[in-house]
Amino acid sequence: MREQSNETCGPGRPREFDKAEALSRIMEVFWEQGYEGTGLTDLLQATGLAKASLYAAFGNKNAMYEQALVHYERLVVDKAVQVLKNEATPAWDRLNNFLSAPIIAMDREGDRRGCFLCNAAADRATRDDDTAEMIRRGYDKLLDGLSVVIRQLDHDRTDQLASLTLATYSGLRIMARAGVEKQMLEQSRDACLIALNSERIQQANCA
Amino acid sequence: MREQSNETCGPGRPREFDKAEALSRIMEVFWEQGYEGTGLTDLLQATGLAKASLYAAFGNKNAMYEQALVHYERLVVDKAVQVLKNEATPAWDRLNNFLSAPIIAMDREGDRRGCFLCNAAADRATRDDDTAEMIRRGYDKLLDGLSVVIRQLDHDRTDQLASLTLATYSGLRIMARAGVEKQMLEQSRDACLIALNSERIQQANCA
DNA sequence: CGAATTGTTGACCGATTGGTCTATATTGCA
DNA sequence: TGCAATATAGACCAATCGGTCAACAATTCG
Repeated sequence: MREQSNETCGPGRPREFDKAEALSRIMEVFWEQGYEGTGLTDLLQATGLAKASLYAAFGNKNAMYEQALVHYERLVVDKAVQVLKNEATPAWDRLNNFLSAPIIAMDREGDRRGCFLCNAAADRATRDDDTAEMIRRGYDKLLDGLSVVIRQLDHDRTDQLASLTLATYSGLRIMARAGVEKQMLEQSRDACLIALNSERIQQANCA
Repeated sequence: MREQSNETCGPGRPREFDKAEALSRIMEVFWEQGYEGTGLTDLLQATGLAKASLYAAFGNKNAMYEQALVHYERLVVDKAVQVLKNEATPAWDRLNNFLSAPIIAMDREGDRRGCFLCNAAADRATRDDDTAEMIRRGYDKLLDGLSVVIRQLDHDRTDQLASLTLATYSGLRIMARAGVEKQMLEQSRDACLIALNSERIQQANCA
């Protein structure tokens, strides 16, 4: 019987690489290139591992992809939600930062990876139900984070505006991948921010 | 010298299939499955053609994809823009229809193909510059159509709100592909529609 | 020490990939 | 009718795909 995984160090030869770090490399490759666009070769090159080692540690390609997505959820999504909920920064700034991140990534850092969640929705969700569910879970987390901030703005219509912000964010990420003009992305962001502030502005105007 | 294309019927054996129809089939396959997710086998099955016929008519896989995207631009994008600009329908309804289409497609027709433009942005734009440019052109067309309608609403901030609507639309299409709950999509749409009406509502409230 | 267990390596696998080529069939035109 | 031009069908191709295997190395535990 040939079984794998030496998680907490029993007998047997210890793993020579850092599994979490390897998973990060795997995540980056899938994030950039998508599922079908990534070959085992890319994964081997990115991790520097031999094929059988990769398979022993993570299973087959589909399992690697799913683990990469979970890794993204923990590393990027959970982090974003935490930042969104952190009251050390004014609620308004948190929303501005959240919607500006896609623009900054593309413009200042030349990063056109976009959002792994959004990419996965486009390229893998319709082929694999597990993946689709993981994506929905990620979206739900973001939506939850956004709802918390927006509620802090003292907004009625919190849920509605959180959904709008999430859709806008997804749109920004996708359009950034196509290299759409910065100006257009900024306009989308600004309009969304204004919508998030509409009632307060309205109150001010009417007073 | 072996050259192809019998476009307007010169000498030689006539093509036995309808090229436009074949291109439609090709478009549908790429639309659903993406570039890397589609094999020549899928294309052959969808068109019913032999491999060499397909290559003679359209070139290699990349050329097929680009032509499929152009076909989409003409068939779907141009049509949408035309509908957006058609004043036979009230401007408000046109915007509502535009943002409701993704939801109706997913919910009522179980159609999770999303928008070919958005899918292409996620899965192909970063790999092929020509494709990226075609996608941007498609987005520009939609943006133009939206600007026209929104201007008819007598809006200042037309450009900004057109961008917001486009980003929201893209987000809806992408999230629909992951099978996100209908309710969330509707909330995004409604919030965007309210934003599109904000100043008029504001005027009404302040009057 | 010697099992038992696990990780690493590189060869190996059948299947499929995108793509070509040759032979044949069908047309227009001279 | 015969020639040039094009289309079709299917065999064929190297390369790559995802995945496995057997041999060997390194560790723990008795």
